[in-house]
Amino acid sequence: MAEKTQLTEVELQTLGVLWELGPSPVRDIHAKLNADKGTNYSTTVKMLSVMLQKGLVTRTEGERPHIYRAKVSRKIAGKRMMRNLIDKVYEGSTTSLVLHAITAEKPSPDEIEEIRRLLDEMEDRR
Amino acid sequence: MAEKTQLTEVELQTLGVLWELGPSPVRDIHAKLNADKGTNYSTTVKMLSVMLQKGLVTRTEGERPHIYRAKVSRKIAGKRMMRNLIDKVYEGSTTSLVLHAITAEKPSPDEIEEIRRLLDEMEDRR
DNA sequence: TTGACTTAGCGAAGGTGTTCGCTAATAATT
DNA sequence: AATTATTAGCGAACACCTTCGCTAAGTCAA
Repeated sequence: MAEKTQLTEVELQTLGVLWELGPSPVRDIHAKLNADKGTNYSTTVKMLSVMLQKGLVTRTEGERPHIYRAKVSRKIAGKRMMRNLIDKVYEGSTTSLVLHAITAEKPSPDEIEEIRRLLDEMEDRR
Repeated sequence: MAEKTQLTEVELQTLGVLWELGPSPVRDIHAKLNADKGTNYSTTVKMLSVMLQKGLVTRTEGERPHIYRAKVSRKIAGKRMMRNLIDKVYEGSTTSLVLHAITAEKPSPDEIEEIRRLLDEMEDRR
């Protein structure tokens, strides 16, 4: 099967809409994209068809206003992009990225607590 | 001044070499790029000139074998890419990214310790 | 200085992503 | 059924990234 490469800008935006709205007809997807960046309806349709062809989305074939669904989940997309980021700039070190993330965008006490909790869990699970 | 947009694939690779080697002449940069992906010397020179023009790198003008330097640091590049990732897939939540990173690539006990330490520091600094 | 080698630069070509005008097909309305 | 509105699709154009052949400029050695 075709190995997925990196998502392009517009593909990511489109998936973002789908993640947010859930399965939707072009009309809705376009409404959001258009509001965000003045995209033409034709463009949205075209992008969707390209993405369909690439296997990034699926759609209902029977009914008329086709309903599109993201085939790549937020989680998977995140995982891939994160992997790429870690490899390309953090020299393969996840910890390095985590430290940087925490330093750069200071989390609130609650969030710190949440991270600690997860850290504990990880440790227990050994 | 020109706002920097996203780095392209080759730009990132090239910066990666510069980050690793430090200021270098085309010869060295090319050696690495060529080893990694069989790039032609002309291509390397061209890319560098494009990047120079974009302000991604600088170079010594006097001496003959020009010496190129990354103008975008690893840190800055990481910060930008991370911001982008957080916005595009983690709905703006840094914590969300951190949790995901920790879950996906299990850190070693040492690394967990390191993260804890930083968390403590952050908390103290209030 | 001449010839061989290294370093730099230009322009064009090829690839991919993105956009959109225009037409066709389907559905809704009268 | 005829008219109007909505939905889908195609092909071409444009933009940007990446590559490289070819030429020029500069350096080194005999």
